[in-house]
Amino acid sequence: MLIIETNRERVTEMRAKLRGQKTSYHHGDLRHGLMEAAMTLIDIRGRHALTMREAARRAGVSEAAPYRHFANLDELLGAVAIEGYEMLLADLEAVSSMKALRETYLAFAADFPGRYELMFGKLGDRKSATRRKHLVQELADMMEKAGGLAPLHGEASLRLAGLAV
Amino acid sequence: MLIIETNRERVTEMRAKLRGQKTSYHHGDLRHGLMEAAMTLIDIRGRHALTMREAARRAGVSEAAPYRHFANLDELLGAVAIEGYEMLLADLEAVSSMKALRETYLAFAADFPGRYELMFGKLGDRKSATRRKHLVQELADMMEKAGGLAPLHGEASLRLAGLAV
DNA sequence: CGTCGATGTTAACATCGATAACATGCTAAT
DNA sequence: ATTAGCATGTTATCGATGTTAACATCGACG
Repeated sequence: MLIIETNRERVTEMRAKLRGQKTSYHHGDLRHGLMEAAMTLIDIRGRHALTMREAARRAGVSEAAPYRHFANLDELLGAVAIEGYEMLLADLEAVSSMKALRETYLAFAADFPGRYELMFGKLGDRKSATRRKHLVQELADMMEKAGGLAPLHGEASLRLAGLAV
Repeated sequence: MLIIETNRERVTEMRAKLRGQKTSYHHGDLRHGLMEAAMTLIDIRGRHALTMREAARRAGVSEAAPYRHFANLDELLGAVAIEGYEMLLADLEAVSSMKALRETYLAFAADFPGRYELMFGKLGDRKSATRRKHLVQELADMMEKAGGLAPLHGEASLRLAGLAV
């Protein structure tokens, strides 16, 4: 009995060591871990590359663990989208001229295409919807002096789709 | 032997009858059948609702049959996107005033959100890429006198995402 | 009439989202 | 300090999907 318990512990340790992770049963801050993994995947390999299971693997937990923090994939996507708006708003707050606003906006879309696509695509997650609309409103207000959000978004969107003319 | 053959035929007939399909082994024009099924799915239940298997079921063939006509799902999506551009261009050719152009464009996006999303989203299919760019160029030319494609696309895109301000 | 290529079918594999049942360990009341 | 309970992880499982391979059928062309 004791021996079995001990072996179980050692197996856990070994497996954790092989993955270069810490040895504790609990992750510590899995929600953040998952979001970082999700953002990395989206930024590097695109939105379609984000799967719940891959995010879990990258965070070093079992493939079902994420469901303790996000009800489903849509909710994770929603959280990443929110994070994206905050990043973009922060970028924009650092500049002021109309030209700089436009350039910063387009640069964000070009640098984080997957995230941008996510932010402005249809999103299943109802939980983040109101927060999202609020952030977009902030964005629209900020871009008022740069010709408005819609034209700029159209430009960014066409570029990302490889359809800019 | 003969009996077995005969039974096999009768089973095929019965199953076909149950599905209200014709009895022939070959479909006739599966490529079109698949595209119609795909468009229906995309228009009614959104882009994510289109799966190769569901399109096959709706076309009344086995779930692997589509691969005789489309190398993969991306290629089917690409074909639907092309069809969408042609529809939109046809709509736009029927009007001429700047106001009507804008309204027709936005109405198309509102009426066929899934298809619109598909047309202007990132598409994996390389085969349709050049054709696609060409059609978008036509579109852009046509919208030149209505303020340009990008602003209008931005507006349509934000509306579809439920983010219009 | 026979064969060959286009088109369908069945069966299989790997992966995914999601859930249920079970395990572990932090925390707070005693 | 002990321990009960809740938050968080794990394993096992289900049904669906994309895709491929191997086999079947049919129509067109010699």
